[in-house]
Amino acid sequence: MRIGQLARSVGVDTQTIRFYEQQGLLPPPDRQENGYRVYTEKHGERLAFIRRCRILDLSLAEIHELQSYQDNPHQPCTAVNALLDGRISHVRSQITALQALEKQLVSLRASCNDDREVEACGVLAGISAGRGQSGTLAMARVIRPTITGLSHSVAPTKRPISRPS
Amino acid sequence: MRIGQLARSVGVDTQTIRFYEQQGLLPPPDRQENGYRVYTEKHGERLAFIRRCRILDLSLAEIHELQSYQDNPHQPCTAVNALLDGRISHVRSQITALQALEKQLVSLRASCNDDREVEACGVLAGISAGRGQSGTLAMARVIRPTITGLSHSVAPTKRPISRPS
DNA sequence: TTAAAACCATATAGCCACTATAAGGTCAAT
DNA sequence: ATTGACCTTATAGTGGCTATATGGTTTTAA
Repeated sequence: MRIGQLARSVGVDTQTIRFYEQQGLLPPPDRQENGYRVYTEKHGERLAFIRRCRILDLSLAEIHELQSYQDNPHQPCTAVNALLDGRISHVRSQITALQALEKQLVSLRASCNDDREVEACGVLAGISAGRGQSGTLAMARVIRPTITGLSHSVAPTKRPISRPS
Repeated sequence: MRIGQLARSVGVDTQTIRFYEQQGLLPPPDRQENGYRVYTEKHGERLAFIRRCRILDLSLAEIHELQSYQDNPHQPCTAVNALLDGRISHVRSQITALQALEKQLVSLRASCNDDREVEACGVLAGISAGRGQSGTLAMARVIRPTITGLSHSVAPTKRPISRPS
């Protein structure tokens, strides 16, 4: 199996496969005489595992950790569960933070309609005065590049503002 | 006012101020004979505005856009409101995605307790089998670097996995 | 048979909003 | 005269890819 075939079978880009190899997540395969990579089914399984982890939004470091457990299967799986617990609580606090942010944005938006000039815009006035930003504060924009080929994922918004080169 | 004083008064790092200047968000201030930057109150207000926008999780590009409206105040503020509406709907879809992810993670976690060896771990087995990943899929980890000095923000988790240098 | 199309290889830069480090110049106080 | 606090610029790093450049190889079609 060459790289393109593997890529199609799992649904990733060939670049991504080479990237995983470089990051130590996928073992370097044998090469043909011309230098082409040759993959086995083991590689396919490993790659599919990585992808499923990414769908669960595990970081490459966390996936690396899980792989090290898989490679030493005779130990208690406490750490695996702890890793997952960590992600769960992280996700929960993200949700909380985003809900707080949504509230702020909605209340800010409510301070203006579209029938004004910028000069009198309630939204801009609200930001300038720092209204509604007391105490709890938000963070959190989803930046993680869209996992390619997933239907319901939310792409990182890229609006047409020209950056200064 | 020199850069350190401005930085302390607004609660950012001096590097960040220079970065905003470089990005065209903060106008280049005058310099002393020795090359030191000298800031006015206008700069302070501009910087505070930027920070409040960041707390609302607007991107630098979006802040740039808002500034351009501020600089031309005699136009309808429709675009300002549209920008905010866009952020709100984006935040909402993030929340939805994260809730779906949480559900997946929790159900995966429920498939194992801590009294097993890795070999028999329900979590790892679940990932390997791809259970619970049919159809809707998640994305979304909050990567956006923590806005410095905010209490309730969620820092990007950095667990002690050593990367291959 | 040759030329295009499709595949493979490496290396490098870009995304975002900073943060960290290096290597140095300036200024006040001891 | 030296320490320390401040300022300057330039460069690299973060994460998980994606895009581009440049070139070699193989397969297919004319």
